Amino acid sequence: MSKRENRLSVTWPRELVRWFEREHRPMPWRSDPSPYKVWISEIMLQQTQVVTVIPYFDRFVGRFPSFEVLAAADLQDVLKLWEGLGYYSRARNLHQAARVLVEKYKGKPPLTAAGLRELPGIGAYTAAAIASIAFGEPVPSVDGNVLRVCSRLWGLETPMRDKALADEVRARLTPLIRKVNPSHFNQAMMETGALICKPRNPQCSGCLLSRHCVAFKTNRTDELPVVEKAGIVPHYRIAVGVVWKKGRILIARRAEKQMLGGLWEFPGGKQEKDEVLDETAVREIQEETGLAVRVGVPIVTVKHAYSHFKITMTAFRCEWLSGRARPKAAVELKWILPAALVDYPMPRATRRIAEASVIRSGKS
DNA sequence: AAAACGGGGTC
DNA sequence: GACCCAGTTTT
Repeated sequence: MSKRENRLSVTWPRELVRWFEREHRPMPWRSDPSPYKVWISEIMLQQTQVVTVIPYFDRFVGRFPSFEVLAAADLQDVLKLWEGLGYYSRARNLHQAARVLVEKYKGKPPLTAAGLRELPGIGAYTAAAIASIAFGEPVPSVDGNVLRVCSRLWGLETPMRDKALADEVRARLTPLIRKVNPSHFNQAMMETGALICKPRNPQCSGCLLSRHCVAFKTNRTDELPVVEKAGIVPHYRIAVGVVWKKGRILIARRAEKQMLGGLWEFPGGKQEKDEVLDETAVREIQEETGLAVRVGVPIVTVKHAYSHFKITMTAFRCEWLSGRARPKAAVELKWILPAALVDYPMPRATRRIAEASVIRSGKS
């Protein structure tokens, strides 16, 4: 950058901050950006849109209003409030981070991004977001929105998923954020990505940055940022059993280190080649619990897409025949009344099966 | 460096 | 149905 450009210096950060201060969307954590609320919001906002987060945030903060209350809570209760939000390791890490804060930091979070970065569930983005929004530290928080805005603004061709792009963007933003309100600058960049500089059909006519934007000026907003397209994901057929015994249903708790760790589900597993689906249920239940069951009618089939595979899961009504339930793959097995299904944290697909099971059993 | 990790919104 | 989203952790 020449000396002349440097003296004139870029003015868009200040203009963008003013725009944000006028036009930003109201959010529960924006009216009171306390460290705790900012923290909860930023964890929930990882890979999750604002409109989805808001009701979860309100419930969560209502039930767990402080680091101390959260640290003292049972993980199962934390997961229950997280149910449906996904990426459950966020909830486990958040819970753990609260405990570390209370035990080793005297309940006060580190005041810098570098310090926050040490806590579980906090990576480069979240550390910078909390440090800037809650404590005013001038560090750029670089998320998917900011990568997109900056790729277009400066014509950066490094692919989105390449870590080098985030490094480049952070390096370019660092001198800029020092001249403005760091909290508002970071939020303004993300707000621009969410409302104006959208992945498709960006609203360049209403963008304060368009005068400076390489992609806009060269008509390449549809080519930047560079994104590699995802490969095809595998598809699995799953059979599970809703096993009844004396009016109770068997549920299994997944190990915490697994996918969907800590959540409860019905025992079952993947269909093998040339296997009849209801036999899959019988086999998997035997393998996972040691129980012999008589398989009955299919209750419901649900399709579900995870981030890296898809499933079609069919639940069969089963009757306990013999054996004492012992956990194999699961950490814990429990016979519960149907009315208690609602109390246990479950993955989305399992929740749908639970609802169908109770409805069916109530009618019959 | 790449893969694993959920679920919902959007076009 | 593909793509995207206020990313982090593990391998």
